Amino acid sequence: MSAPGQIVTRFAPSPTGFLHIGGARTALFNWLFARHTGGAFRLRIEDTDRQRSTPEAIEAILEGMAWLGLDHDGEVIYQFARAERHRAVAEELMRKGAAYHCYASQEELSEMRDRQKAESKPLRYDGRWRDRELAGPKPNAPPVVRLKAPQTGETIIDDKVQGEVRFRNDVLDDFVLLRADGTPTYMLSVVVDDYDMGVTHIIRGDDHLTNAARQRQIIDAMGWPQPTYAHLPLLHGPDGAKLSKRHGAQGIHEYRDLGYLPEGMRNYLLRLGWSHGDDEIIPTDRAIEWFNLESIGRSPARIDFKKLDSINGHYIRAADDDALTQEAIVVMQRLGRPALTADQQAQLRAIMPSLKERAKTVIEIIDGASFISDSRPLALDDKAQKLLSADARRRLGRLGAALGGLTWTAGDIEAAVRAFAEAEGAKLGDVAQPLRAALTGKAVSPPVFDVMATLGREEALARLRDQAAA
RNA sequence: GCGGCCUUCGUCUAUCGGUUAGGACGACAGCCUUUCACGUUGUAAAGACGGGUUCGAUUCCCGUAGGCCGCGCCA
Repeated sequence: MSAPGQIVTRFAPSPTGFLHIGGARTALFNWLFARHTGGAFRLRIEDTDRQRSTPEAIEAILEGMAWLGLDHDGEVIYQFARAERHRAVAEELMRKGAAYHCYASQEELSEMRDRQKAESKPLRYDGRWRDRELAGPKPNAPPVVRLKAPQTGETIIDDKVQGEVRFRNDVLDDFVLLRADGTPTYMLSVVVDDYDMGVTHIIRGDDHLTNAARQRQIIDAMGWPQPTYAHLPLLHGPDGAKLSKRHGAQGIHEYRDLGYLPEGMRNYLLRLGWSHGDDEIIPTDRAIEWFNLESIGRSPARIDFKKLDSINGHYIRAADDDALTQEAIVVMQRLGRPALTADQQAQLRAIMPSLKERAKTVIEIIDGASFISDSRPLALDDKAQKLLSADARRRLGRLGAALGGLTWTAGDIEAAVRAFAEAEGAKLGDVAQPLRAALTGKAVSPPVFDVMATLGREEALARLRDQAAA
């Protein structure tokens, strides 16, 4: 799986929902670091919370990763399946005298916390069962296993992003390793799995920074090597508050439905917290070449959809026409839009070059292509209505006649329309805008001559006649 | 409450003691143009506050304020 000396990173989501945008960025950074170093990027599903974990969530996470193009190495590890191993480590810790049984009840513990809060003391387990002899008779209930954490000195995390972070051991406590029902807690499972998977670099959100200290204590107790940590600042919504439903898209799947491309998402997510001088457009191969832990920023970043649009637009314009056509069709399906006929799909493909030039998202492509599937007689929006004055309609009537027997290509149509405008003593725009309105029902569209060529002679002329006056 | 982290234009960021504090998105104003978009030119826009250290601080240190994270037999 992983060669000696090889760098191993991992992404370890818990399957309690879809792949969150913040999680996606974490996954991206892990993936980039592994690809940059020629190491392995592993995926572990932290499904030890049996109540909240669902197969649907696992599926959503896998799908999200696949869409983003973040391929993982090796098999997916399911944490719950490894509970036996985690338990064995807890028992080993017991044997080493580095962990102990604690019989304190939930009520007892919450009373303890209330008291500590009232006394302005740190909220921590007070170690009442740390020395069993002093603890008195054991209650008749099954105990939890707690780590016998150091009580003096400090636990230091040398973080690649945050620098050296020190925690006084007297503010950390003897946290639970094994629950009363014998199942391992997250804190234990993570450490054991990371060790067993050979993870060398732990890149994750900085909400785990204090956990890192606790995890280090387990690692030290086991005598295992410390991984390298890099705790990423969290992502916030556009208003600076924690990302929530009212900010719109949280799940990565929503971004696909919003018309963003994986390349665009990767580029944008990368720039949220990582920089390379003044570079903004950083294709994935470049990102792999350049990525490092040193250039990760330390402050939290907000999601800015305008910037995302801008970057995505860059990748839309650069995208392959066939691929974009396919993606547009897929997104239309996902959105429940009526399916395009084979002819319409061909038309979509035909006009894609001018469509993608003016779109920032696949949604804008779809909207721009709506003239293809609109059926006669076209509904006119307000601006189109305004363009089609009585004069303009009469002019369209004359134009229709002038377009009689010509080869139906955008170039020839344009030449004919220009000649017509000149003959009318009108500016091109005075002819083209009403024409656009007649053909698309809107004042904004891809270039009219492309639209006409795409529509075909018969349909284009018919739409023109619909709006023309004698 | 206790602990930790963070703080440069509205937003994302560059700067690794000496710069007219740079770029990008967005905004605004032009140009280009059959509309829109692209492209292009220009304008406005920032070092939270207070102390130090230093010949010199956005940069190093301390404090204050604000924001965020953690403090579960959740992960």
